[in-house]
Amino acid sequence: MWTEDRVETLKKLWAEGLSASQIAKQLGGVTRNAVIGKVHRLGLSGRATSNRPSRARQQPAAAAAPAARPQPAQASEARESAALAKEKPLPAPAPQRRLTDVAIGDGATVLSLTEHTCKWPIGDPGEESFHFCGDRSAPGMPYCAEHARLAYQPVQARKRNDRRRDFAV
DNA sequence: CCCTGATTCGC
DNA sequence: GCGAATCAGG
Repeated sequence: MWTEDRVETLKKLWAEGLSASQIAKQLGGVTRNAVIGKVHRLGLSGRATSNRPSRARQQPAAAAAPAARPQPAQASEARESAALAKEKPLPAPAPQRRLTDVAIGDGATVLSLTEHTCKWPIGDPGEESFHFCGDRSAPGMPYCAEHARLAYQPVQARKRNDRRRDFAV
């Protein structure tokens, strides 16, 4: 129920730039959809501060005509771009290497590191070949299963391995 | 997959 | 008026 004081806090929080879900959480008992709906009904949809989203048109409407089915004529397009990519001589290697260029396992960059990406460093950070493992990490772990074993070895085992230099990657 | 707001429409 | 479902996008 939208009591007056709840509407007030809604207005306030929305004006402060909080997201609909955050406001919903704070108010309690409502979903972000409810908040958004209310915001619209109050006519204060546009954020005064910040955000400059490029809202696009949409919604075909429920009673839209069947219309033409999208046709499988798209395959050629995909093939074309694939071909283009293939014949591309390929970029001259960047002279300077930025942090964002540091590759993770499979060609991704450091920008792609997430909680679920193995952050085990491989190679010398100064070398061009340096990269991160990038495999999917174990839940809650910064490393994949393989590297987690290396990282979290029991002290005794690690000592042995260190001496045998098995620990190096 | 997480999130954002926007819109529609049955209630 | 309300808000779930859905849409479009980051």
